[in-house]
Amino acid sequence: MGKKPEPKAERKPTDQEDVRASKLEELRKAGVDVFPSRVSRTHSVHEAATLFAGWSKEELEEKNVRVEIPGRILSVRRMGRATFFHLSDGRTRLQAYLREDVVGPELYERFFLTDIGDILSVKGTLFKTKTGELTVKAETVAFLAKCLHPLPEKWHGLQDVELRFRKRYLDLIMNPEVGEVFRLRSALVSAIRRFFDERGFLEVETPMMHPIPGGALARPFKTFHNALGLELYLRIAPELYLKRLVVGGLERVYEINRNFRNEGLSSEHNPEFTMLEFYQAYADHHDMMDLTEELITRLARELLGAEDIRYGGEALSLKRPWARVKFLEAVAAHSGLEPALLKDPKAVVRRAEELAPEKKAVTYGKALDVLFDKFVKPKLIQPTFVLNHPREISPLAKGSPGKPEEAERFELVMAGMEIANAFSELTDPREQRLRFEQQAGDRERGDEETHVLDLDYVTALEYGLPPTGGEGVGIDRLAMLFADRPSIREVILFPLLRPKA
RNA sequence: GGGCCGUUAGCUCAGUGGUAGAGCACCGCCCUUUUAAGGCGGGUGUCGCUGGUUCGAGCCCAGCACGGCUCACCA
Repeated sequence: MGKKPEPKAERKPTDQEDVRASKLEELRKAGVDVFPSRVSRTHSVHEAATLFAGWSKEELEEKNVRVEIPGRILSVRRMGRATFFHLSDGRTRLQAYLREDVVGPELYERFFLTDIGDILSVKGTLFKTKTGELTVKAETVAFLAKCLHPLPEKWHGLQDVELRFRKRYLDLIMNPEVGEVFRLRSALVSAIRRFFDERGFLEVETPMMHPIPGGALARPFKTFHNALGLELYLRIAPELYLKRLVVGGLERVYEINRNFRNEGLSSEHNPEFTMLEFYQAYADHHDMMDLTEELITRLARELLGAEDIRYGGEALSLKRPWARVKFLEAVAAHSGLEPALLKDPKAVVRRAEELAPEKKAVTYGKALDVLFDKFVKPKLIQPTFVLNHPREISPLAKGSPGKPEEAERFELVMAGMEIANAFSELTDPREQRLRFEQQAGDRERGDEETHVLDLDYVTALEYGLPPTGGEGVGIDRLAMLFADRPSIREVILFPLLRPKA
């Protein structure tokens, strides 16, 4: 049922597009280079607006500040022989003032061959209007680019969610807060890199195309390499490659890049998403918890200047230490199941099937996970480490000493979302092989989401993986938290959409 | 995949079975410190698509497409 992309029939221009095209033609006939390649400027709109915002009317007059500023026209107010308009660099607006007696009748008339959306450069001096608004008094204006389509409405901006994602550039032009979200996301990633670089972690890049998809429980995307005749999978996690590097002596590594999971979409899921994974030799999951607290509190201090995060009207306090609850105890507290019953695999599976028959939680561990997702996770608003998941659903994690059914693992939950997942890595190659084989058994029983036996990885373990703590952090979700956005698509520039028919 | 809601002008949206609407944008005219500038004049449309009911459908019905929210899967 695959759909082939078909060339779209070109849409007939609207009246407004015709008007713009003919203005462009007129400018060309007049010998104006509407799309020049070189441009000089003294400030961006944002720079000028922030630099001179505090200057008084008198100071500006006295200092005679000359500027040359490029920007996109967002509004025009013509009053006969004088015109005000606003220029934007997508972040900030700056007013410009054009007078016929200053620029001359020819250029003044030519200005009206511009449209809202065109990119212009304004050269002149700064002043403040009667109402105190910083404004460039233009001596000349130069065309930098023509906008051949009308922009969305100036007051409401672009609201249509589908259009906002498909034409993200329009979203950015019309809705400055969108740019702020992505500036924040970029700052977040930079700060994460600084954090790990400072601690002696090496940033690495491991394959995105895997012969065996591993390191997570998820359905992969398939692809094919022609020359090798090789079926490959887009990676669902970098985990197994990163741990091979630790075997090789790169004791601290991290990677920030895309994972691909062939699953449905939701406000918390995009099929390609960005994951931070890091591994530290001679550390365990307790060290990972400390590092995680440190990382996220520092990010909040640096990016938000705060000890808490406001998300969806709730205050998430980052005051350390964060709550730590045991997985089983959390399930017991919220699921309404007697603690005694929780130890009984049959009772748990029965309960999970009653509550979520569609999940097919046939094993003890999976059933517990169902109960956790349904009853516990949504209630964990404050940052909470959930500890010691069932070993059965943690095939890459070390077992807890003396507790055969638990793993040395934690998930960090904030605002009801899983933000991070970490464990003391399983380092015993024989044990790892057994866990893989057990997964293969589940697979034969019809469970699609199992780890595939990766013999090459087991071989790597056989050379000796030192005790290692490892963790994955969902960058998109972290960005949602920091930018206070309710949907993952608000923090991904181009979220996956069905191609337009 | 299920449920709910939506799709009308470039954009944001009204629209009650009987001539297709508003604001912004656009076009013409006036206006030299305006700022959602203002004043006068102009509607620019395949009402998502295909059928049906009806004398008559943007409106009622069916199917389809696309989107949003939500549930399910997943991190």
